[in-house]
Amino acid sequence: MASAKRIRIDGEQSRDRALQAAVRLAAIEGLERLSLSRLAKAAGLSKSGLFGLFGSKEELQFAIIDKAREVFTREVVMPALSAPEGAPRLRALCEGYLDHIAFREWPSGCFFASVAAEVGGRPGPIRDRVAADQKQWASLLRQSATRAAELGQLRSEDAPEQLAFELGAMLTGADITYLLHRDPEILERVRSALQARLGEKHSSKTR
Amino acid sequence: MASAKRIRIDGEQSRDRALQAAVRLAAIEGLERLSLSRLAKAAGLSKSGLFGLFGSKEELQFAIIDKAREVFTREVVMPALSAPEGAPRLRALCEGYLDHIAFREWPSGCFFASVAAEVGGRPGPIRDRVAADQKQWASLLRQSATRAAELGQLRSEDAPEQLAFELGAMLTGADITYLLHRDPEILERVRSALQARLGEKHSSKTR
DNA sequence: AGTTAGACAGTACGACCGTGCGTGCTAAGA
DNA sequence: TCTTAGCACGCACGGTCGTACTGTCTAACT
Repeated sequence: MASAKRIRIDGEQSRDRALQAAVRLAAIEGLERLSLSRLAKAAGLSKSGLFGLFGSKEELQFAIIDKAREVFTREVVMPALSAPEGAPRLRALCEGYLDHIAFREWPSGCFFASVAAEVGGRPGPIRDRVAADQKQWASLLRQSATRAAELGQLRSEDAPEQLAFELGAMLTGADITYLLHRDPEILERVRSALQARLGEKHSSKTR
Repeated sequence: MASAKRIRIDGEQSRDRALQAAVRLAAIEGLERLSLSRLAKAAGLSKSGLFGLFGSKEELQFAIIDKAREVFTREVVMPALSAPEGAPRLRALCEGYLDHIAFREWPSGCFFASVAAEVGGRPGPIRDRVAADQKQWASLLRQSATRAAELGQLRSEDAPEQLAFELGAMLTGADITYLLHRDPEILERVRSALQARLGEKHSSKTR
């Protein structure tokens, strides 16, 4: 009864390969603008074969969001967790985000910022999912800031929740603006802001 | 030779009425996702009649951007110009932006932020136009901040260009986030930041 | 080893897309 | 007043969209 569905490894591989391409395509074209035919071509599948792997376009979109979340966690969140908690970790999260959007193989910035702008005006289950993920990211920033405050690492005039909000909004805004202008000065200005708010960057041997 | 084109006032009216609806629709659906048939229905025109007014979809998109720019100038920029130059004007610009995105009749936040996220990943003439408009807005913020610095109205540790960038990015980021969550706390946090950076708000009798 | 169900391609469908054409209508310039 | 040209329409086109159906193949389980 509980045997949800039989799965075949070749299908799982195709699914993953398709999602890999889908996240890239969706970040450029948008979640809804992405078409099955184009994605099928990019993933080396037939349109109907691809469709069968997901069942419907909406399920494909959910899977894309999950995959994007997985990528974001791996590339931004996880590396920052090795930094000491408090200000260094908050800083590492922000720096990781900047590295993420500046990464040349990732041509349209932060997936979630783009998709948030796309579906923000249209209520529905997809927007809810994106909103929940965004909330979690904001919460991560807030927790780090709060810990930093407990450790006495913040400037006296900065309330941790306010600081976390300002940094988060600045990152999103910088992502959109960088998408438009591709001007490295934008990233530098964010780093200056981090410097002013969080102090000296701890040096990392691995870079 | 120079007689570009004869224009009829009824055509001009239809054009303007269509653009009014188009800016709203495009802010929700996106510039490219917007379809002629839906817009025609919203504007009370036939699809072919609407098409004839603009010549092509791309020309319609340019016209929409121009119209959105006109609306933004009227609703955000112009009111702020009546504030004294320097910090009060910079503040008025930011407050005007916040009022703009919180306006309930305007259901998807700042048109330019949405469209920037939409077309940012796809180079082309439309993206260039949007980028130029965004640059002008950023420049306006920067000029106001610079003037504020000359008048000695900024905190000593704030360089005017850096301050202008941070406020601009924060506004854009707040717009996207507010779009997603519709949480008034977001707007309040931006106002707190303005308070901290630009000091007391000058009271306005008209409100 | 035989059975079963997912993987995948091929094809077809109805809907909607942007665009072009032909045609009355009417406001503007002569 | 007569002419002209933009306005606005209905209609039809080729293309693309998401989805459904069918059949073949093969990996996974009994």
